[in-house]
Amino acid sequence: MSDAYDFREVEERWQRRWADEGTYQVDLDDPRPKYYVLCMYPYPSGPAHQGHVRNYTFGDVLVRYRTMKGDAVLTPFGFDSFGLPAENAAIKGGEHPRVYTEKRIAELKRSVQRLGAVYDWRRELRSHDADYIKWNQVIFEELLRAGLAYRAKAPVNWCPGCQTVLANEQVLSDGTCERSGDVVERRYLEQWFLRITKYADELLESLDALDWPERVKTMQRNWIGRSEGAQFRMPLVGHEHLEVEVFTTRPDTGFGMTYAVLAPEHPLADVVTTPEQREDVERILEHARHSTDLERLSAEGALEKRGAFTGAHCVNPFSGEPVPVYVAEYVLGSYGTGAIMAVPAEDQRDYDFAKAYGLPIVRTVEPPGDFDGEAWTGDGAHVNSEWMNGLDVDAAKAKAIEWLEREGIGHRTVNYRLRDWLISRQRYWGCPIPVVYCPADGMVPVPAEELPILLPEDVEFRPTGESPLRFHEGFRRATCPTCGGPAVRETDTMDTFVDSSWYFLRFANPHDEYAPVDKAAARRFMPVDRYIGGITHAILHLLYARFYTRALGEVGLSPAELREPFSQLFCQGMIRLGGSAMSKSRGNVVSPDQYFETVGADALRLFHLFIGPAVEDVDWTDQSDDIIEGCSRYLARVWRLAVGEAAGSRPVETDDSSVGSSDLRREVHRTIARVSDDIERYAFNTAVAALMELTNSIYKHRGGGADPVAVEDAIDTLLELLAPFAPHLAAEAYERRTGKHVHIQPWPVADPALLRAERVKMPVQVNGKTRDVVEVDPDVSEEGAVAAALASDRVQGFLGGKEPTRVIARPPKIVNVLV
RNA sequence: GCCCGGAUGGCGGAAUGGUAGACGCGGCGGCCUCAAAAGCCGCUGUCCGCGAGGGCGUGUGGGUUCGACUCCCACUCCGGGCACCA
Repeated sequence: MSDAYDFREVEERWQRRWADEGTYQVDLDDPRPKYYVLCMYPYPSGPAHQGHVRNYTFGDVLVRYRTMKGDAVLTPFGFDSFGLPAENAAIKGGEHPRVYTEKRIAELKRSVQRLGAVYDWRRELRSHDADYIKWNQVIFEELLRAGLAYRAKAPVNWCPGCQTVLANEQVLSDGTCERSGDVVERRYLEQWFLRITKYADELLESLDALDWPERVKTMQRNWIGRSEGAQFRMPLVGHEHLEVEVFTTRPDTGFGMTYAVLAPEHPLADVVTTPEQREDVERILEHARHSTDLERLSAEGALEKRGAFTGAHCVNPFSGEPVPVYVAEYVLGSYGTGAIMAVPAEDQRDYDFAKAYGLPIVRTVEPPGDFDGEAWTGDGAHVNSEWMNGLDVDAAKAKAIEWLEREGIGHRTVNYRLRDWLISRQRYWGCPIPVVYCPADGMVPVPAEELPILLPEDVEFRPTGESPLRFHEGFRRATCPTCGGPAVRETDTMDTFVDSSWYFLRFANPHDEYAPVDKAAARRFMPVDRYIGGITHAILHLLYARFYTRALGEVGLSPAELREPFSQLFCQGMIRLGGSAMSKSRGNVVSPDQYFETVGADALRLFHLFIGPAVEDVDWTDQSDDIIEGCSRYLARVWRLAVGEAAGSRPVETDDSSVGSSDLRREVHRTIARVSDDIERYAFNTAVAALMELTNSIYKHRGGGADPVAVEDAIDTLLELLAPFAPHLAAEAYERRTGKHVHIQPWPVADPALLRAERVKMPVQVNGKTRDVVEVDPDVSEEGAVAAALASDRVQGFLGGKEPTRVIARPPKIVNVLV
C-alpha cells in the first residue's frame, strides 16, 4: 500500500488492459449515444514528435471524458501513408517506399501507444493498403462517371524539384513549392481534375454554420473568393464577328473604361494584333508562357505592368467610343473571362498601367473632398456617367447590369477564385489513377472487378525523381477493356490529399467489403464531433474533405444528407523550438521517448495540457524540463495522497460534522464543475490547475483533521477527474482504492446545492479602491451587504466620520462606498 | 496595403465589468535529517515604511463607468493569414 509509483510497469499494464478489454471499442449496435473524436491522421514520419503528443493527448482527453460521460466514442486511428518523403528516401538509395513507410508506421504507432492514447485499433487503416487503393479507385471512377472528374489540358504548376505538377494550393505566395522550395514553373499539360468548383457556393455558404475557428473559415472564404459582378461583350473594331467578353465587379464604372486588356493567353490576343504591334505583343506572350500566375502578379509584376498595345480597338458600349485593346501580364487567363475593362480612375492596377502607358483617366465616382490618392475604390456619387450620374455605387451597379441585360450584351454573374482541383501527380508512391488509353477507344476506366490497380513492386528509382511507373513496361502495357486491344496504362497517381478526403468516412466501417463507405455505419457515426489537428490544413485538406463528402453523397457512395464532415474543428497550437515549428525536416525535435523513460507518459501528457491554452503555440525552452519535472512531482503527490503511507484506511461513515468537511465537499463539487466546463472549452490548462488546487486543499484538510470520509471521498473524485489527463496513474490508484476501473465510472456530477459557498468573502471598496473584505451570506440582500460593509472599522477609518455620498452594492460580489 | 490574433511578475500563464497575478516553474526561508536528496510548511509584482499600512502597477495615450486586463477611440510593437482575382 505504500510503494512508490512505478510508472513504467503501471503504464504498460494498463495499456495492455485497455486493449485486451476493448474498453474503447465501439460497434454499430452500441446503444449509447455516439460521439466521434478524430485527430487528423498523420503522415508516418517515424517516432512521434511533441506535436503529435500534443495532438493525441488533447484527443485522448476528450475520448476518455466522453466515455465516462456515457457515450459510445468512436476513436479510430490511421496513417496517411502515401507521399513524397518515402519516395525521396528511395531515390537517395534507401529502401523501397513500402518498406520505408511501414517501418515509420510501426515506429509512430509504438510511440502513440506508449503515450497511452486509446484507439480502436481494429479500425486502423493505411492509405497505401491494397484495400484502400481499391476504394480510392472505385470512388474515382464514380466521380468520372458523374462528370466530377475530368481530364483537361491546362497551364499547371510544375515543380522541377518534385518532378510533378502541384495543386494551386501547394504553391506558396512567393511562387515556390511548399514542399521542396523550388521555384514552380508553368507548363501546359494534360491533367486530371476534380470539379470542386461545382460546389463553390455551397462550400462557401455552409461555412457559417460550422463550429470552426473563425480564422479557418475566413481563410476558406478567401480561398473560394466569390465575387459578384457582370459579364459583357464588346465588338472589336474592324473585326466583323469578333467580340471580347469581360468580367467586372464594377459595371457601374463602365463610362470610365479608357482601354481594355486581354490576358496573354487569351485566344484573341494573337488574332487581333496588328502587324506593326506584333513584335511587342509577341514579347509579352512569350514571357508569360514561362511564368506562373504568381510570378506575374507578385514580384516583378509590381514594378512594371508588362504589357503591349495590340493595335486593335473595341467599342466601350457605355460611351460608344472606341478604346485601345492591350495585352498585359496583370490580367490572368484563368480568372473571369481572361479579359477586363480597364477603369484607371477606380482601380489602382489599371491606374498604374494607365500612367505607365499614357492612357486617359476619367473619374466616374466622385471621391471625397480630402481624397489625395490615385484610384478611388470607395463609394460616392457617379459623374461623367450620363444616366448613372448622381447614383451611389450600389444603385449604379444595379442600373448598369439592368442596362447590359436590356441591351442584350451582358448579364449579372458570379466569379470564383477557386479553381478545379488538379489531382494527378507524376510520382510513384501514390494511388494509381485507374484508366487506360486505347488507340481505338480513347481513355477507358478499368472495370471495377479488375480493381485495385496496384503499384508494381519491382521498380527502379531514378535520381531525377521521374516516376518509375513511366518506365515500367509491365505496368504500362494494358488491355483495352472495351475492344480488347493493346492499350497504355495511365502512369499518374493521385494527390495524397485525395486519400485524406474520405478516410474519416471509411473509419465508420473500415473493413466493409462492399463499398468504400458503409452508409449505415456512416449515418451512425458521422459527422465527426470533434476534429483535432493543426492549422496548417486550414485550406487544403479541410476544403477537399468538405468537397469530397458532398461529391460522394452526390454519386451515391455516402449518405446524401451528409454535407459537412466535421461539426467542430479544433486547431491546436504548434510546438516551437528556437522560433520555428518543431519538425523532423528542420531537425529541431525533442523526442518524447526520453520522457517515457524518465517521467512516464502521464507526466508528459500533463505538461502539454498544463503549459498553456491548447490553441496557443508553445515554445519549448530551458524551462520545459523543469515544468515536466513539476508535473511528475504533482502526480507523485496525488499518488501519495491516494495510496501512499499517509493514505488512511477507508473510514466508516460518520455524520458530516467534522471541522471543514463541508468546505471540502463544496470544493470538490466546484472542481467537478470547473473541470467539466474546462474540458468542453479545451481549457485543459485551467482544468489541470483546478485539480492541483483541489489536491492542495485535500492535503490541508487532511492535515487539519477534517472528516476522513469527506477526505477519502474527495480523493476518489479527484482520481475520477484526473482520469482523462493522467489515465494510467488515475486507473491504478483508483483500482487499488476501490477495486473499480475508473475509466468506466460515470463522470462525476456537480451538485448545484454544493456549488454555492456557505459564506462568501465580499470586497469592500472606498472610492473604487478595495479597503477590506467582509464575510457575507451568498444570498445577502443589498441592505445587508451595505450594512456589513459600513460595519467595517477599516471602511469607517477611510470615511473619517463623513457620510457616504453614494453606495453601490452588487451583493455578494462587491460594495463600493463613495465619499 | 488589407484582414485576423496577441502584449499581464524573473518565466509559462489565470481572471462572466467587481480583491489583478489562480495554478505551476524558478528563487528565498523554515521543518525533517548526522548530512543531503525527497517530502512537508511558509514567503515571493514593485516602491516607501521597523511596523500597522500606504503609493504605483496588466504595451502607450485618451474615453465610457461607482469600478476597466476586460468595453470604445487612436497609436506602438510582435505573430499569423491574404495580397494585383478585375
